Amino acid sequence: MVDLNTLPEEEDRAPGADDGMDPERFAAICKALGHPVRVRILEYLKKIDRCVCGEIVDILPLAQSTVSQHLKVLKSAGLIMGEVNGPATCYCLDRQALAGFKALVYRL
Amino acid sequence: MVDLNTLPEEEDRAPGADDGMDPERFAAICKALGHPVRVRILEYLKKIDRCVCGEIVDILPLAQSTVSQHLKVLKSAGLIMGEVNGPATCYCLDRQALAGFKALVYRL
DNA sequence: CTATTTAATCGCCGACCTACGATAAAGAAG
DNA sequence: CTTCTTTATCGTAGGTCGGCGATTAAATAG
Repeated sequence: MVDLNTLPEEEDRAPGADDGMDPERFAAICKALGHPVRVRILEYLKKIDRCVCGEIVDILPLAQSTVSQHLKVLKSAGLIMGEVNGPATCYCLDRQALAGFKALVYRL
Repeated sequence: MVDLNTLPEEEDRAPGADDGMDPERFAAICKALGHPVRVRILEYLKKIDRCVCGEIVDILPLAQSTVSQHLKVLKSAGLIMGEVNGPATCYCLDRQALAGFKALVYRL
């Protein structure tokens, strides 16, 4: 028996159900992935698991403010998480969200 | 053992190979999917396999020119194909391209 | 040939995106 | 307290996006 309490809005996905996903939410995630820099950031975060923002600034030929904005976009889309750690901020991939996105892509 | 010399463009994807994809191309496809209307069009084309442009205009609350533009974006991204059929144009999903995209997402 | 139908393209507009430098905020270090 | 480090935010400039109506192009119908 499935616990319905823990899933307020996203119906419990039977394996064969290929009924409508939410195009708005799906498109929003795709939009966040719709920039090469953000894709690179995501790949980097997957590789090293977690890192501080400045590290990402170092590997990209972009200003710190620009990188910060891209991180914000990824975070708003729910693809990454950031926790403040002293004066720095530590970012990491939200692997659960990424898995959810993959599931949506697969029913495409 | 992996042959590093050959990698003309789209190597035949060994199951375990999660080396670098092209972030530019991947982002370009995501960008095309980054609008709810285009996601809906893609889902519709998947359902009915092929249809004429006007049919898509009918199911969407948008002007014909707007729909035409969205179709152009999807076509430029390589996700759909369109063939002229008399005065009309018949669109259909490029299932191979979609499968390729899914493969990219899965190595994300 | 002249309509009619169907799509694509053009031009316009407001909104959003992406880059940057400058500035603000907040903790660590002296 | 002051300074340094690290990140987020602001403001701005140029470009792109997304919508529309109007127009053009191409094939069919009469």
